[in-house]
Amino acid sequence: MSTRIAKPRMRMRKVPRQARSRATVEAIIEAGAHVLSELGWAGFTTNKVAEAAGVSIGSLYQYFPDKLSLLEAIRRRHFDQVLSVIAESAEGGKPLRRFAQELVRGMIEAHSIHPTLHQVLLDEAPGDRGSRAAHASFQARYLEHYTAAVAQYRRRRKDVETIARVLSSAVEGVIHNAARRDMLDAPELRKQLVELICAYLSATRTG
Amino acid sequence: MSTRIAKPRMRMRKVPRQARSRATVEAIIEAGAHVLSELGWAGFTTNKVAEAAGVSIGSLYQYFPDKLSLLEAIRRRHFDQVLSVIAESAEGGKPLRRFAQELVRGMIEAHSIHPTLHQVLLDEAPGDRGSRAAHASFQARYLEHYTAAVAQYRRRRKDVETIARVLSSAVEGVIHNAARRDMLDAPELRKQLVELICAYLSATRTG
DNA sequence: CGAAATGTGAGTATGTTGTTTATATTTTCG
DNA sequence: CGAAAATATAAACAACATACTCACATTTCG
Repeated sequence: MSTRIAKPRMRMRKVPRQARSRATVEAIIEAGAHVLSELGWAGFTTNKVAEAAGVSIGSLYQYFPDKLSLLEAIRRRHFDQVLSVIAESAEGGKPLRRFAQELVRGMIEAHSIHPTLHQVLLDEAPGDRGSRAAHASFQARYLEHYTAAVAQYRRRRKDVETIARVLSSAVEGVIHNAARRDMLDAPELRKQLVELICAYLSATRTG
Repeated sequence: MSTRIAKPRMRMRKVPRQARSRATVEAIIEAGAHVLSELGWAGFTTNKVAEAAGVSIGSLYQYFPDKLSLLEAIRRRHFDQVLSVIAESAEGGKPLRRFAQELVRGMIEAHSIHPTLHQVLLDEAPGDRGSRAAHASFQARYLEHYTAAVAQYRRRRKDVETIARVLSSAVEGVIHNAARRDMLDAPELRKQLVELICAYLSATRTG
C-alpha cells in the first residue's frame, strides 16, 4: 500500500508566481483585515473584500479556495505581527517600568491599523477548522511571553500562570476598549496602562 | 387639531395581560440572551430564539414588532442587572480591598449565566436605532460608579476619568477572557483580579 | 508569437431569515 | 355556560444575501 497522505487543506488554489499576483494576494488579505475589523464577522463577505481590495471577486477565488481560508490567512498574518511585537518588548533584562512602556507602545501600535481586528478574530470569527493547532500555538506563545515577564518581575513563584493571564487579558481589555472609542493614541491612556502593569507586577501582597 | 404624539417606537406590539403571556415574553427574552451569548450576533435569528424559548415564532412577533426591539429588550435587562451589581459594591465607605472583592464577586456573578452576552452586546450587536440615549445613559452611569470609587481611593485628583476607564476596561477584559475560557469560577482568578484592582488603585506613583 | 499566468464580473444556485397569516387553543368574565 | 378576548401555533413566503463558478479578456514571459 502507498503512504496515505492526508489531504493537506490546500491553502491556495493557485500559487502566485509573478509579482503582480503576489501584490493582488497581499491586497486581498489587507482588505480582508480591514473589512473584518470595520464590519465584524457578520459583515465580512467575499464580495465586499474583493471590492475593498480593488480586485474582482474572481481573483479572490483564484487564490483562496473559500471564505474560511481567507480568514485563516488574515488571522495568521495578524497574529504573527502581534507576536513579534510582544516578543521584542519582553526580551532582555530591562527594568519593569521600561518593559511596561515598550509593551504598551507595541500593543497600541499593533492595534493602530485595524483597531478591533484582534478582538473580532478572537471572539466573532469561527474557530479554525483544520488549524486548531496554529491557533493554540499562538495562544501558547503569546502567553509565554507574559509568563516570562511575570516570572522576572514577581518574586513569589506562585500563580505565575494565572497572573500572566490576568495581566494579558487586562491589557487587552484596555486596548480593546480604547480602540472602540477611537482613543488608542491618547497619551494619558498610555501612561495609565503602564501604571496599571507596573502596579500589578510590583504588588507586595500576594493573593 | 388634535395633539400629534410622535409614534413612540412601539416597544411591544401587544401588551401581555395574562400571566401566561408574561411568562412567554420572559422566556423569549431569556432565550434571546442565551442565543446571543452562545451564537453571537451573527447566529441570533428570531426563529432560533423562538425555538430555544420553546415558543412558536408567531408568539415572538406578537410581542416584539421586529428583531431589533427584541435585542433592545435583552440589552436593557442585562444592563440593568449589571448596573445594580456595580452600584451595590461601589456604595458606602468600605475599605479598598473589600470594595474590590465585592466588585469582582458581583461582576463574576453577573456574567455567570450568559458569559459572553456583555461583550456581544457591546461589540457585535448593532448600536441602538432609537434609544442611543439609553445606551449612553448606561455607559455614563456605569463609568460613574467606577469614577466614584477611584475618587474615593486615589489621593491624586488628576486623570480620575481616565483611571476609571482603564480600570473598568481592564476588569471587563479579565472577566471576558475568563468567560471565554469557561474559567469564571476559578478562585485564583478572583483573587488575582482583586489584587490587580487594589494594586492599581493604591499605586503611589502617578503617571 | 504563443503559452502560461492572471484578471474580470455577470450570473447562479442555494440558502437564510424576518415576517405574515389563517387557524387553533386557552382564559376571562357576564 | 358561552362568547369574546387573549394567546399560541407553525406552515409558508417573499425578499434578499452571498459564496462561488465560468467563459472570456488581458498581461506577462520565454
